[in-house]
This record gives sequence, structure tokens and C-alpha cells, in this order.
Amino acid sequence: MMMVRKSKGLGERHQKILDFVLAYQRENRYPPSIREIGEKTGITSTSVVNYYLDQLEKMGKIERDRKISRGVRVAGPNASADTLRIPILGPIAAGIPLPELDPNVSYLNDNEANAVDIARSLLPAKEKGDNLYALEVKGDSMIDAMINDGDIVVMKQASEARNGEMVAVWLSRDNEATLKYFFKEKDRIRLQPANPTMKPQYYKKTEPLEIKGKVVMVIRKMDRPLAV
Amino acid sequence: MMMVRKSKGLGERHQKILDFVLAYQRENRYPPSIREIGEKTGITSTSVVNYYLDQLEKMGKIERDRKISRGVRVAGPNASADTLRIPILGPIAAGIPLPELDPNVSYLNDNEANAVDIARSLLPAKEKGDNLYALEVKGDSMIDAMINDGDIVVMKQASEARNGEMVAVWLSRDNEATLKYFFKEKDRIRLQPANPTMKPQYYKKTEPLEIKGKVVMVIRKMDRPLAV
DNA sequence: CTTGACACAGAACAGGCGTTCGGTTATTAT
DNA sequence: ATAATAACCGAACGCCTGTTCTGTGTCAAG
Repeated sequence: MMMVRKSKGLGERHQKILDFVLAYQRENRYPPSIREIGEKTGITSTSVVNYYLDQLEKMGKIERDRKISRGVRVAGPNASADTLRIPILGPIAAGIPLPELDPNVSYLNDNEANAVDIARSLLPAKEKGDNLYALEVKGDSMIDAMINDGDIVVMKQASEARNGEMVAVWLSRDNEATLKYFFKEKDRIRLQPANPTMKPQYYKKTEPLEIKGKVVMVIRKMDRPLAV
Repeated sequence: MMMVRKSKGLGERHQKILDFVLAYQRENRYPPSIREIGEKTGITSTSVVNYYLDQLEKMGKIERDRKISRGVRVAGPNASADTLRIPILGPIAAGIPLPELDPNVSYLNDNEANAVDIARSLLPAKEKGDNLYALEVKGDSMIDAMINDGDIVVMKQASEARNGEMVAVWLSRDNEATLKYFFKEKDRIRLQPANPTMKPQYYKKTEPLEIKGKVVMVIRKMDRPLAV
């Protein structure tokens, strides 16, 4: 009868190594060397670390590029995905003008508080990340766009739109900012609310209607409970 | 009078190196060595690569850990944020039962197609990532929760809820799945739609009402235009 | 008891890799 | 013209790092 020494699957040292590699990677943004793994996990011999790494690789927990220094990486979902940091330029509400992306301003140094991190895999493939910015919805005026107070809308800078795209527009007629689906018809422009139970608004082609951007994504964080 | 040879700031080689390091990092999940940078950017001497890396470091574009192999990392917002891969278990629609997170099943090998990557910074601080899963909304039945066809709802496994939290429940009375704000009142349970113009539903405390999870986040991708 | 798999240690080797230094070329200021 | 400087190249030095080999103790099966 076959019996296994300690636990099947991941033993204590396996887990320790896995955790350390993950933490090290997060902190330094490059993988640890075999010797560093050994030191921090209480393994005195590099060959033993190598021994465990081999096993972890066979289990599919990590990937290794042999011969390459620090060629260890944790496989699968724990691995960090490729993200984009998108600056939050300001609020969007019915009564206030829309903030705009200023190409002359560098948002590179924006800290986390004024930006959102979005995985590239969630964005349309073609988006390189330039021209993207985010706005925070204030108030309930976007409810007809199925967008709530506190939602974050990720926008792509644009001054024109194709039919069926959701755009952020400044309606100087009503002195109002809004998010609507855009349709150019024969002699007018139709702005269609996302909520199918609501009626569209129509604008003459000659009327001033400033498209500020296209909506790429909406994020709603349900952080705190509704107080009703 | 002082004049600079080529362009001020980033020259062609600076940019080339920066781009390469970024791309390499993305692909291999560990940084390139000086020699690899040189080969791919057409620089034949390691000392020249070092020369440029020094400059990029002074400009604040990269950070280096000298003496450590592959100790280069791109600074600032281009750096990948810490993300969580959350499995998409299946659809959520009015008429079909809710998929559930099975603790016995490992979602570790889920590929990108069946999962979404979410930056930790977007989630409540306490979320470690266990017990999180996502559902894809099918149909318009969640409109009263301000949630559209195609939206992705990120959920946390739960069988109870506190007042004001949005929950996914299976209403066996109506044979229906729904997303509503949860309120426990004196002798009944109130399920409140997110859309303030809509009326709540009431349930006796004795009635079976299966809470399947709390809604943590809603993501709406505006990939393709509305066809209306 | 013997065998063999397993978990581990230590040392040595070879190639990887960052650093440094001497040297060359071209541009610019004086 | 000349000196200074930025932009390179090539080679050598030496630590860093993954690999490999020998050896040791433990535990379970035969």
C-alpha cells in the first residue's frame, strides 16, 4: 500500500515557497533567485529549492525558464494581469460642464486615488490606452443611461461618434451634460436613453451638440450599503 | 550657448529601450537582462545599454536594483497593478437557477475567456479574493437593478446579508433569480430595486428566499454599438 | 534487515550578468 | 584649430545564479 509522507499535494514548504515568490514578485516586480527563496524559507541548500521548484512546476503551479536568472513565475490566476491606469479627471453631473482630457497634461504621476486600474483584457482589443479617461458620476441624473450615482465611466476622447455608440455630450441648448446612445438620422440627431422604457430626444443637425467622448466601460462599486 | 545633440528628453534609443522592457516584461513576467536589451535594440555593447539605463533612471522612467540580475523595472503608472482573476461561473437570468461557487472545484486553471481580471484597488480592501465569482447577465430582467444585458456582476459568496446590501436571490415563490437591495424589517423582508422609481417587493420571513451572494461590483463593457 | 523512494545538505562548476575601464568618433563651444 | 563632451564600442573582471553531483538520514514496503 502506498502512503505519502506528509500531505498530498502542496506540503508546507511548497506553500511557503509559492507564497514567498508571489509576495516577492509583488514587491520588487521581478522574481526572486533560488538563493533568495532558500534564505527566506529556511532552506539552506540551493539544490533543495531547485528540487521543490521542479515539483511545483510539474504540478503546474509555477513556470520556469531554466538557465535564466530569476526565471520563475507563478502560473495562472494569481499572476498579475496587464493593466492600464486611467486617470479620473473629475465628476460628471447634469448641471456641470464635462471635464476633458488635456493632451498637454501628463497624468503619469497621478496617484492611485485619482485613477482606476483596468485590465487590458476588459477593454476592446484595439485600445492602446491613450485617449482614455474616467469620470465619476455625481447624482442621479444619469439614471436613464442605467448609470448610478457613484459609478465610474471610462471614456475615450472623441468629438464624433458612429451610430449606436454611447457618448458623453454637452447640450448647450439645455446647459446640461448627459450620456446617451448616439444616432445620426436623415435630418436630425437622436439621443437614445439606455433604459428602453424611456423616450429619445431629438436635435436638429444645426444645433450645437458637443460630443466629448465615447463611453467604453462603466464600473459600479458596491462598497457601502444603500441607506434607505 | 548650450545645445543638445538630438531631441531633448527621450531620444529614439531611450524610447526603444523603454518600449522593449515594457513588452518583454509583459510577455515573460520577468525583466530582461542588459544583454537582451542590447540585442533587441541594436546596441552591441552592454556598457551602452547601461549608459542609457542610467539616464532613464535619472529621468525617473525606470527603477534599477544594481547588482541584481534583471533588476530593471519601468516606473510609474505603466507598471502592472495587482489584479485578481475572478472566474465567470455562468449566466444570470430571471428564469434560470443561479450558478454557485463550488469550494471543491479549483478555478485556478480557468483561462482568460472564463474569467475577468480586476485590480485589487477596485475591490473593497478586505476582499482577499476567495469567495469571489462573477456572473454574466443575460436578458433585460435585471433592468430594475440598473443592470443591463451583457453586464458582468462580481459577487461574493454569502447566504446572509446585512441591510442595504445588494444580493442575488433565488425566489422559489416565483421561480426566479433576481438582484435586489436587501432589507430585513420587523416581520418581513423587503427587496428593493436599485432604480428608485420602482416599487419594492415584500416577503414573509417564513417564505423560502435563498440568498446566493452579495454583489460587489458591476462591470459594463460598451464593446459594440446598440443596434436600434 | 534490506531496499528504495523521499527529503535534504553542501560543494563545486559553468555560464549569466552587471560593472568598469580604455579607447574611438562626431558634434559643438571657444 | 582645439578642447570638451556626448554617444558609442569591446573586452575583461568578478559576483550572481542555476545546475549537478555526492552524500546523509528517515521512513515504509517487502
